Order: sequence, then C-alpha cells, then structure tokens
Amino acid sequence: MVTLADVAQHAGVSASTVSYVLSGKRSISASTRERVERSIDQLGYHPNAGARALASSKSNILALMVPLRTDMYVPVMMEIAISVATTARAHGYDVLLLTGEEGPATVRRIEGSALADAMILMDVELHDDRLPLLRETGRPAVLIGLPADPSRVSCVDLDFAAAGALCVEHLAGLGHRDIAVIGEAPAVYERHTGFAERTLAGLRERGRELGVRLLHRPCEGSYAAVAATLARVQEERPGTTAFVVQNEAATDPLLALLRQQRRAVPEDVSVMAICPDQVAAHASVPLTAVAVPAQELGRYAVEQVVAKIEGRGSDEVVLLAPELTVRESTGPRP
Amino acid sequence: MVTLADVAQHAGVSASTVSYVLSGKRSISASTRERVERSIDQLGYHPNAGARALASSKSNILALMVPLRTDMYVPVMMEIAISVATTARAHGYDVLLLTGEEGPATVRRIEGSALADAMILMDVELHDDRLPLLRETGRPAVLIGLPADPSRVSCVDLDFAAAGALCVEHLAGLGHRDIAVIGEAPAVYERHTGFAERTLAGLRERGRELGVRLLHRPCEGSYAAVAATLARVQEERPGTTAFVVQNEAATDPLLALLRQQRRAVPEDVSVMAICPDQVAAHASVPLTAVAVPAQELGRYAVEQVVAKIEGRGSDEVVLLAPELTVRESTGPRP
DNA sequence: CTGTGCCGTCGAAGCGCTTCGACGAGCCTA
DNA sequence: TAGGCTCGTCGAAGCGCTTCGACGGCACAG
Repeated sequence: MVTLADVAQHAGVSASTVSYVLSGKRSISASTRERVERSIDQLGYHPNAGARALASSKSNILALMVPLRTDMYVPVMMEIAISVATTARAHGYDVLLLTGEEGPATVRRIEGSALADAMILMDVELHDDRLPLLRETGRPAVLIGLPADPSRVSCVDLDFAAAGALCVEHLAGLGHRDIAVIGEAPAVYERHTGFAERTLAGLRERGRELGVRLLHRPCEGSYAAVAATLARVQEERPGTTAFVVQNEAATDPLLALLRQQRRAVPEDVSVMAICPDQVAAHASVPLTAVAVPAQELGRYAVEQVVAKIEGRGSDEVVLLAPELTVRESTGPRP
Repeated sequence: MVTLADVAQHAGVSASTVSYVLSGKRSISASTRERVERSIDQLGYHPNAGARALASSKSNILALMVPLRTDMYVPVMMEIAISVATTARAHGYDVLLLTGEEGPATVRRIEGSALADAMILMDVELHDDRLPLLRETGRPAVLIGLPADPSRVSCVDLDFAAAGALCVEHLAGLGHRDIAVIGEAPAVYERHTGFAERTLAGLRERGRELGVRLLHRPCEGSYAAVAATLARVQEERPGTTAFVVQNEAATDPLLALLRQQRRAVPEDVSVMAICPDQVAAHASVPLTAVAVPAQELGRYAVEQVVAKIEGRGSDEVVLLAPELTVRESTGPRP
C-alpha cells in the first residue's frame, strides 16, 4: 500500500508538503506541486480513509437511513438513494447505507463512532423517535420528509399538501364533483407517515373550498386489494367520476379494472396519480400526474447537508412546489 | 466525544485493557470486564471508526456496487441491497453504497483508500471491466451474478439456465408447444448481462430437447412496448399458447392486454414469470413463477464475503437452484 | 520452600494522516 | 543596508485505537 510518506520520498519533499498539495490549504510552488502530482500518479497513491478521518475528524461519508420495509413505494426510495449516492460523490462524499431498524440506536452508533459526517433520513414519521437524538448531537442532518416539529433540523420534501390541492383543482376544473382517493396501504397511515397525511389534508381542504366530495380509502398495492377497494368505492359513491391515486402499485391495477368494467379512461372516468413521472408515463393510459421529484429530493438533501458540514447553510424546511403534468387519463366529467 | 482513554480512566484500568475487553483477544478477569462494561455504558462510549480502521487496518465496511440505471429490475436490486445491509449489520459490518458509474476507477479508489474490507458487485456483465482489477488487488469480493470467467472471484446467483429450463418443462408438461418469451429491455441483452443470456440458453436448450418452439422478444417495461411486442408475437406465431416473462415491469401489462383480448388466463393462454415472489403473487392473476431469491442472494453474498475476510471460505461459484411455484396463471394447452 | 508457568494487566510503539509553529530565502521598504 | 514581509517548505505533535512484549502475582509441582 502506497502511503503519503512514499509519495513524499518519491517526490523529494516532506510529507506535510504532499498533504498541502492534496488539500490546497497552503500555497505550494507550481514546480513542487507538479512534481508531487506526478509522483502521486506514478505510484497510484490513494489517501488512507481511516487515517484521514482520524487526523481530520472528517470521514467524508454521509449516512443514509432508508426504511427497512421493502413493500412500499420502492421505486421512489431507490431513485432517491441513487440520486443521493451520485450527488454525494460529486461533492467528494461516499454514502453509507443504513436500514431503518433500530432507528435511534443506529443514530447513536454512527454519531458516537464518527463514521459519518452527517445523516440523511428517509421515511420520516410525524413523531420520529430519531429526531430528539439528532437535535441533541448537533451533527448535520437532513430529513427527506416533514415531521410534526421540524425545528433544529433541515427538511426537504415535495409539498404534498399543495400536490393534493393541485389534483383537486385540476379535477374540479374539469367539472368533477365526486372524487375518490386511493391511498397508500393502511399501515402507512397508521405509522403517521407525514406525506400521506399532508396529501390528504391538501386534498380535503381544497375539496371543501371547491365544493367537491372526497372519499378516501387506503389500499394495499395488490390487484386483489385494489379490486376490493374499487368495488367499495363504487358502492358507497356510485357517482364517482374521478380517482386520485397515491400508491405506485395501485395505478396499473386500477386502470386494468376500469377497463374490465368497460369504463373508458378518460371518457367515463378520470384517473390521476401522485407518483414518479416514469411510472405515470409508462402506465397503460399515460397518467395525468403530480410528479414525486425523487432525484431532486436526493440531490437537494445532499447539497443541503454538505453546506451544513462546511459551515454554510442553516436549518430550513424546503417544500418543492408540485408540478402537474397533464397526460391522457383525465378529461371533463361525462 | 468519549474515548477509550476516558473509559479506561473511569474504570481505573489501562487503555489496552479496555481494548481487550472490547475485542476479546486476551483473557480478562470477570470483575475487570464488568467494571469496564459498566463504564462503557455509563459514558456511552462508541469506538472511533477512523482510529480503529487505522490501527487495525480493518474498516468493518463492505462496499456494495449497484447499477446506476434506475430503469431496470429495480425491486430486485432494492431487495438485495436491503438484505445485504441487514445481513452485514448482523455480522458487524456497515455497507457503503456505490453507484456503478466509473466502475474500475471506483474499485481502485476503494481499494487504495482501504475504505472497505471487501466488495460486493451487482449487475455483473459477462466481460465486466471491474474483474481484472478485483483479481489483481486480491481483496475479498463477491459478485451477485455470473461473468464469463468466474475464476479467482466468488459468485452467487440464481441458476437462471435451470430456471429457464424449469419454465419450459412446466409448460411442455401442460402440453404447450409454442411458447413466447418476453424478455428484458433490449439494452440488457446488448450489455451482455449474464442472467438474461443464461435464462435464454436454458429455455432454448430444454425447448429443443422437448420439441417446443420458442420465440424470444426483448421488451421494454412500458405498457405500450408490451402491447407492441405482444402484437408482433401473435402475428409471427399465432399458435402461441404460453408466455414466459422475464421482466418485472411487463407482467401486469401483459395480463391486462390478454384480458382485453378476451383471452382468459390460464384457460386460453398460460403465463409464467421469472421474478420476485412478491411481484408474482400480487399480479392480477397470481402468477406461476420461478422466484428470484433476492434476499437470499444478498444474505449469501455477505456471508461469503465475511468468511473470506476472516480467512475462511474460498473462491466458489454458487448457483441457487430455482424454485417453481405453481399459482393460477398456467394450465393445460386449450 | 523454591522453581516453573500461566493469567491478567500495563506501557509503549505505531497505523497514515493533518496541522501548527518555525524557519530560511527572497523581496520590498525605509 | 538593515529591518520586516511574505512565501514555500519542513519537523513534530498528535488524532484514538490495536497489539506486542513485559511483568508482577498466583497456583501448582517437585
């Protein structure tokens, strides 16, 4: 293994000089710099991560806590994770993948071992038990999601309330008066995951303002569950002419079922979704949808947390404005 | 930050004694051990990861390289990643998430910086350019997938050839003589991703043996693409009575399209898939399928790599035997 | 009662890097 | 021409941990 000392010797300078060439924290003459850089290349030197972390108390690692549950909104999670990893690299950081089990204990462990310079948390619950710890330690952290009390942490998320409102507006504008909301699995609501409740609040409020009747039903992602939910909705509110789906896995089954009932989309029923654009665009009927900007969330979270590490940036809550893309699944009320 | 020295002082012993309590590498009297452990708890001590890595040249980190492309077999990837992370924790390791871009350079970087004790690679291509490096460095590595030349590395994967064979057997046993294979996106074959080609080989070989006619068509995961592919297949081989789908995203569209054509599954057409069990079970018609055992792959990869780190275990290729679960989507040829 | 060996503990030497203070050389200013 | 700068470089002191060799104290055998 090539060390700093090897490079120094090879270049005929002292170790500290090599270090300063690498970090740029002191000025180095052009000739020395070049000589050192050549040696680095020739020897194939890479700084030892452990030694560097020890000496500088900076690991250049970001910890990313993802939910353990593999049954929920998986594509979004994956997209965020990948976006986090790529953005982090662009800033010189690597990403540690932590699964959510043992939330607070994991936070403490990472904290105590100084393994990561900062944490990014996904799947945030309204009263998340990792938050008190995070605040206590004071290490930079960013949540992707919005807890009930976002003080002294940073948060990034889609403005789900606005997204909900946008859906209702769009449908109301097309004349719909009875809208059914197919939601995430019941477990998501039971855990008080923020985004689901905020969407609902946004839907309801604008619904009230616009005089639209809403029926909300949580729903598992399987075909059978969607079928059951649809049947219930149609029984309880036969006049329903539009659906808002917030459940990646439910969109395709819903479209299939409607087709089976010979109810044409969008002529007889309108369907819109809150999901990643890719999912919406690839559905059997390209869906009018509010996009969940997974990549941007990941990128923003990293940039925010890096800023904090570097002493710039402060605690703030950023809610990205929702964007509605009209495709082929919504039309005027029949 | 609490250090080893703090614990030692608090417990009234030397630093090395605390270290030995932690590592168990020398015998310690019960009384001393207890005293030290109490101090550790009381002070909330966590060993500094950097210092530990530096002193022991062991980081207790596993690097996991996942593909950058978010458009392919995402659920399997995610499931594997999570399984890797959880299993790794159970063995005392954390997981570094590396996206596949710059493959060889990344391998060299991790290698040189001693950031990880071992690497796990996913999305392995037949002639993967990361392999030569991996062999050269001699650091423990496990591939999830199977390259053309698996010498001097370890590999775990589903036996996709056997999986393909199993599908053909099952369908041939039901009397089908014309089978269409809906494959992954063309790009997957162009990159010579091992699993796709091996499946095809298995399908073809057993097809030949059993006198079954196979028609293979790569296919994007969107509804429109599946529709186009299905149309082509039905035009080219009107007698097709069974489908094998190896493309997570294509199963649901295919079922929906067949339903639309009023071709009942399994009465008129049989459909089977090679995909995670969860996907198969949740489809609109529960699918007879060969499961991709994502969790096991992840778990096995970690156990293998940990064994190598500890000096046990050697280079080997393990192909998990495919398991066929008969559900409701396959039946006798009409 | 002395010699031998083991058990439990300690001190010290690094691991490879960052960073602080020091210092010589060259330059400008007075 | 002496004094004071700045610039570029060096040496040394850690960062917090692991690990090796050493060393007392005790139990046992002779």
